[in-house]
Amino acid sequence: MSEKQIQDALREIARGTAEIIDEARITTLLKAYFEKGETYTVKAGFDPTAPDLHLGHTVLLQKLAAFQKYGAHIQFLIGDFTAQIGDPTGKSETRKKLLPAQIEENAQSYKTQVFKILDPEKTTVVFNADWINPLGATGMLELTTTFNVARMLERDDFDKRHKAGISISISEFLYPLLQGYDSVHLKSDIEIGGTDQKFNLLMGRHLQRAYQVGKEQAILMMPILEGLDGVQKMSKSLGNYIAVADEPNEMYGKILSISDTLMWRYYELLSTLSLSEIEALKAGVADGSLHPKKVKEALAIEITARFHTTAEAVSAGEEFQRVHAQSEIPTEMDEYSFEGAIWIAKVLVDCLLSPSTSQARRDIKQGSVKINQDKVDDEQLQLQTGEYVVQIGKRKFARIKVS
RNA sequence: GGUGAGAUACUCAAGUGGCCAACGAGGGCAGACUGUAAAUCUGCUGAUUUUUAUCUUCGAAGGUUCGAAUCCUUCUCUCACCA
Repeated sequence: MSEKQIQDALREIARGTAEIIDEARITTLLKAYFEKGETYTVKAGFDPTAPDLHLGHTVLLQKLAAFQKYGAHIQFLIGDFTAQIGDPTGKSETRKKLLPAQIEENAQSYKTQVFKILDPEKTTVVFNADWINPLGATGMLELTTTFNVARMLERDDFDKRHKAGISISISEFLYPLLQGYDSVHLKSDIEIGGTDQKFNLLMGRHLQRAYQVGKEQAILMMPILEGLDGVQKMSKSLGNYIAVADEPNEMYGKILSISDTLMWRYYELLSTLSLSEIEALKAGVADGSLHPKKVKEALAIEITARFHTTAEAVSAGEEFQRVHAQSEIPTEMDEYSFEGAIWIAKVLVDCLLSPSTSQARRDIKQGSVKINQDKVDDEQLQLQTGEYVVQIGKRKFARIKVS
């Protein structure tokens, strides 16, 4: 009986993972849970500087939620100390220290988003500055004696940068050590992260051994979700992300704009459909019985509904159909008021549709600017009193009133 | 500490006194075609109502010159070799 439960739980936990290290230990933990009701801890770390969660994060969060169903207590770690190190690729700006108030604010923002997926009863939010700062110079020195440079350079991105002659700061060597030390302090049983985190995750095991914690964390790695471009990983800084907090219309639209190839990737990593159901969809598209756009719409509905409501997702779908398939204007858009006749380029900038007057002029020249659905030809056009809907391209709209 | 090489726009990368707001590629934006998919073709991609013009930009600050991304000086940073 319990044997089957363990197997089922393990299967759900393993679904979609890229790699699991020490699966035997996970089995042991599950066994202890089912037989004796013992809980265990699962750690996952997040960056406090970017509290905007996106779908890439939710791949991990959903996995954490799966663990919660089977006795896990989540250690939701906000890396406020390690964020100071960051990943400075040479000349990128030096990380500025976040103010405590700012960290607190970001943490709150995290919580409201995260608890859409995680069970707050089985989650503890922790900050690693709380135990790394007290380490002091002595503790830090001790930490560095547990590892050597040659092994540090085994890490793939260090290795590449080293060979390519790109500088690596000493502080960056500290990053994996500190992340690993988090696992020592928290005595984590399992840590999960993206495949790009493999080295850091393994460091947790290494350090738990070095500091004689009495256990070595199992590791579960999730594949990296590609962003909207389909090539690079989804990240806020690359701007290719779908945020958890995105409005229904925006979320729906972004999903529909991904390529057909990428759509299957999103299905595998984000959808709750079983793998065999996804295979069936693929087969349907391949033999022409299913239109790929229909399949993409279903995905957009599923994901939008997860972070909003089904009703909102459906109406986002209808709105999308209206605006894009029938080229009508959206029902809702930002509104602006102006006094007196005003130059069209100025309007575009003031409505935040365009970043600069120059760009606005170029857009007009190219014929991508429309007023009330009519193309604007005159670059010098002055808008007189009245109400208009202005747009650039197919996505940017604003309603304006000139009085 | 010494020697040598280098720092150009979002990224890579040409340019070594005027023809440079700076070749080219990628990326991005827009137009055509579509399913806001892919592929393809085209235009744009520092700012500014002086728009066949003006202003600011080539690591930073000075200097030479009628004129500098290009030459000189100092500084900052990166890489390689030597110690």
